[in-house]
Amino acid sequence: MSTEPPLFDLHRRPERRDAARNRELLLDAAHRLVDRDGVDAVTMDAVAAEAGVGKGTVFRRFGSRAGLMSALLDHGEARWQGRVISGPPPLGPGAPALDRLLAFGESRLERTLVSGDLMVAAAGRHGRSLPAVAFLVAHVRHLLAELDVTGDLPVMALSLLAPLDVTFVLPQLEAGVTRERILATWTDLVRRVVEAG
Amino acid sequence: MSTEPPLFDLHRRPERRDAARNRELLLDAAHRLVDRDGVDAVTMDAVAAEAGVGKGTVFRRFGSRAGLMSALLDHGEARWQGRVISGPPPLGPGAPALDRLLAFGESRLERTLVSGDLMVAAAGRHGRSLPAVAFLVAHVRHLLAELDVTGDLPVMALSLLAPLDVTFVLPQLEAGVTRERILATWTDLVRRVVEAG
DNA sequence: AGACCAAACGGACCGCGGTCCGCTTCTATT
DNA sequence: AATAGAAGCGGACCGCGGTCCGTTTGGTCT
Repeated sequence: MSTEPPLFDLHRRPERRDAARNRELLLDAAHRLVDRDGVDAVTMDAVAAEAGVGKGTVFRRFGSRAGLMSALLDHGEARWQGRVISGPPPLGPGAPALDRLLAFGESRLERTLVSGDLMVAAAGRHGRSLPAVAFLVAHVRHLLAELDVTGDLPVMALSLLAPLDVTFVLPQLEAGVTRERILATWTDLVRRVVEAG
Repeated sequence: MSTEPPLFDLHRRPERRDAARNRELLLDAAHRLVDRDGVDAVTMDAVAAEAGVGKGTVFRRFGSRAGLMSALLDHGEARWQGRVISGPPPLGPGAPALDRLLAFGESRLERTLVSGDLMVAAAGRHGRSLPAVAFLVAHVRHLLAELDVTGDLPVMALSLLAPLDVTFVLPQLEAGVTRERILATWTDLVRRVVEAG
């Protein structure tokens, strides 16, 4: 549950104790604000005030508002990734690859619906950074390989993930397209891709 | 080449003469700024100053920065749509539907590469507004129907368009994925969907 | 022509994300 | 324990998108 940011680059010295303490303070404060008033209320000034630190500290720790939002999102994402990697089937290992892939789509759509606003806030300028989707691509790619799909699997995996992205799902919901239609069509899409293997 | 914004709702009175004049002034100014200094230099204050009007006028005419960017984008989009609807095959009518669809993908990817930064700037909060993609969805949907693809065609059309969206294309390019790989994989994807009809 | 009023205008104003820099605090070293 | 210097800190400051409202302008009706 701790939230170290280095994780790569083992050369870098660990955070100073006060810095680590402030990181936790800020994450707690941000979480509290999201729960109480929603994502839009999470301004950098508000987080700083709620945590009792200076505004500069927020930027020093998280780089930007999108960075802070990503950090908030990561808690839930990590738990979800755990379910994908080692949870019960069909999402987790143990089920046939196609079942896993379809369960993955449904579960991912669910997460998009639940945390969509955070995902939007965590995306800077253009869409989310590639590291943020690296896990998704890797997993889909792996399942596609197991299903003997040939071709450029990394790009194909991302292409299959695109329709489930928050930037496409939310506008459709607003336009009256139901969750069920989106999921059914994604399932159809995946089946066609796999069957044409 | 004129840029009327009503176009729907015929009840609404036409724009007053000074308003129409200012709209043109502003679009010209914005275009000039884009060409000279790039999209990021197009701040609302800069456009107002360049056009010689007040800042409030810019917002009155275009609603927001994203709205102004959409208006800029629309010039090129309309020309491109014309090529799709009535240009030479295979993009325009006259070629077999699958050829048209594949040509559509290539041409759309090209446009994304050319005007990607404008597209990003024209997108508010979450992805582009649905009206902005309505034409794309309608066209792909039409071609899918001609190809006897069954299912939820509007959602399927959008799902096929998603991988070509600027929010997915630009990060991939930055990550070293070539234009050719993206196009080849999209072609592959479409072929699989159509063949499994 | 004059008068009326909706539409349009302009720019002061606000809140937010992000930067900067002088000051403080931690920690490694001796 | 003393010290040096890197890491962290805070908050004033800036530019931008967006709003507001008192003033001006242009179409319309008599």
